[in-house]
Amino acid sequence: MSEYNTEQKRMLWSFLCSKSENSYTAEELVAELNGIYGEAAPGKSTVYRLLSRLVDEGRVKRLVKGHGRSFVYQGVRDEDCRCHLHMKCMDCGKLFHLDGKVSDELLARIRKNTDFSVNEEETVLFGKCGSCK
Amino acid sequence: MSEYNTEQKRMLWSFLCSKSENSYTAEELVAELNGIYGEAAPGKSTVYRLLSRLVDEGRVKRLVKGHGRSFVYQGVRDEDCRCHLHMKCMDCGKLFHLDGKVSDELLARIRKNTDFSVNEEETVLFGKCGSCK
DNA sequence: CTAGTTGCAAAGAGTTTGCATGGCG
DNA sequence: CGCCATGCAAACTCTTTGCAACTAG
Repeated sequence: MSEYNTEQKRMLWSFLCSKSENSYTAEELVAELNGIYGEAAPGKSTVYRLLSRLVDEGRVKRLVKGHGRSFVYQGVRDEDCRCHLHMKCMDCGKLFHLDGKVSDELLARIRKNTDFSVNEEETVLFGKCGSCK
Repeated sequence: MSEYNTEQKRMLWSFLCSKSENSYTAEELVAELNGIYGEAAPGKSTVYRLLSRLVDEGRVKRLVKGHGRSFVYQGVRDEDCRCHLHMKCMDCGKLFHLDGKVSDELLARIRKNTDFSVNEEETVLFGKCGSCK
């Protein structure tokens, strides 16, 4: 029932943590880990399996890549990140954090004007970041 | 260069318009059209081709299905819909329109507090609607 | 006529799964 | 030891493409 603490799990999580400002496809993660750990790196299916678990646990964000049919994954190191909105630049792909206070205000505004309750974890605002404009 | 006005195009668009409060997978659209028009209904690849065009033109929204690997498509009848935010209920799947004024205010708020500019067309807020709570 | 459009079936990309082997606790 | 995790390759799903036949203008 309880999970094992495998080498592969540690490798993936430590990579995602160390690069938490970037997002990667599953393939890219396999390649990156291979570059670092060589033989010992987790295989493709293991990466997919670990990723879905991390996504379920909220420790990784799974975002649609471009307008496309695949996903990119991004580590969410910080506990706090799970309760404020994020913005993803459609040009450079970076994920930005919306300040907690602003985020709260926006959500409050929506709550006040509709009967819809927005899920911060699932929602990502798309657009263009300052340096890409 | 200019587009032809084919029967298949009309069938698909008229269906999406008449059901603009619901979203459908490509397969579902094929099946629905088949139910209505039988033999004359567009085939799968045509539906995909027409959909991508409609999405590009902004007349249809392409949304990720659930947490999943496929898409659902939803007609956007109204011109106005292209310049305000939408909210999708993760339970019933319905798409809701955020009032234009509230939408503008939210976007203004973000603009004021960050250097990120949100794209209304691409962004969908996920959460739970009033009747699903 | 002739360029845009269609349908079919085959190819493709990305992800998931079955099963035997290996490793954590 | 027992159960969970891994790796491989095969299976799958959804979407895209090539190509010959077809149709709108």
